[in-house]
Amino acid sequence: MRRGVLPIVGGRIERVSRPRSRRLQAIDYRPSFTALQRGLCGRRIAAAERLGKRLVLVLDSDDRLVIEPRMTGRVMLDPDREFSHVRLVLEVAVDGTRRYLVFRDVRGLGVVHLTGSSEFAAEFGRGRLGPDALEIPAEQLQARLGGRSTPIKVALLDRKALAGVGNIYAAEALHRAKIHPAAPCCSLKPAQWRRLHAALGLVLRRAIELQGSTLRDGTYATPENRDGGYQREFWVYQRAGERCLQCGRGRIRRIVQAQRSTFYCPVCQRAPRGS
DNA sequence: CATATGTCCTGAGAGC
DNA sequence: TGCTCTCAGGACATAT
Repeated sequence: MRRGVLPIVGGRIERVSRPRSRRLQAIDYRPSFTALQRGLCGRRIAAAERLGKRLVLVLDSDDRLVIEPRMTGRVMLDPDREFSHVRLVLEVAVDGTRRYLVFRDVRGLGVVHLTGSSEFAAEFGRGRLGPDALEIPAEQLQARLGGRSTPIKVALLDRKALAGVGNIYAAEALHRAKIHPAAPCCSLKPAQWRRLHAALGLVLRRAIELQGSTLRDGTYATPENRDGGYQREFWVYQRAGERCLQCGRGRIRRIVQAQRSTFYCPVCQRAPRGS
C-alpha cells in the first residue's frame, strides 16, 4: 500500500471529501472529518511510511495522516471507475496533474486519524504498538512473548507485543517454523524462537514483495487495483483438508483460537504436551 | 446460520 | 486497598 501511493508524495492536497450518504460516513474520522479537512487542505505530502499495518502520510506541517484499513479497508490511486463504500477522497496536485487518493472500506471498521507529531508518538508509540516484526531481533521476540501462557498464535496477533503480523501471516510463519499454533509461548525453546523469527521475516518480506494477498472475495487489491500474489504461495491458510506442501504427509487442519481461524499441519507442527 | 485480511473495550483474576 | 498486567469474550459493520 505504501509503495503504491509513492507517486503522490511531493504533491499538494487541494481537496478532501467524504461520501454524502450518512450510512457511508460510518468509519472513524479522528478527531473529526472537519478537523481532517482543515489539517490536510493546502499541505504537501512529505513522505509515505508504514507503521505495522497502517499507512502514514507525513505532511509538511509535521502532522500525520494515519490510514488504518483493519479488515476490509484499502487505498486506491486514481481509480478507473466508481467503487462502492468510498469513505475518503484526497485530491492531490502533483507536477501539474490532479491525482486522487481514495480510501475505500466495505465493512467500515477502518479508521483515519490526523495527529500532530507529539500525539502521534503517544497514540502509536511503544506501549500502544509493539516493535515491527521485521525490525525486532530474535532475542527480543522471545523476550517480549516468551513469558506468556497464551498460545503462540494468539500472542503473534497482539499488536501491543508485536506490530505488523496478521492472521494469514501468523499461520504461514508458524507452519514454516514447524510450531503448533496452540503451543503456549512459555513452552517454546530458544531454537523455536529463532525459527519463528526467521519464518516471520521470510513470509512477511515475500508477501510485501508480492504486494499482499488477494483472497477469494477480492476485497483487497493494490492501490493500482491489481491483485496481490501471495495467496498463490499459501501453504496452510484456507487449505483445510489438503495435503501439507511441506511434509507431504499431513492434512491441513482448521481450528479456531481467540475467535480467529488458524490453519496448521498436525504432522509438521506437532501438538504441545497436554493438548 | 457461518465465515471474513483487525483493533478496542470490558470485566475477572493474579501479583505486587 | 489500589495499581498494573494478562487473558477471554464480545463489539464494531457488511458481504458472501
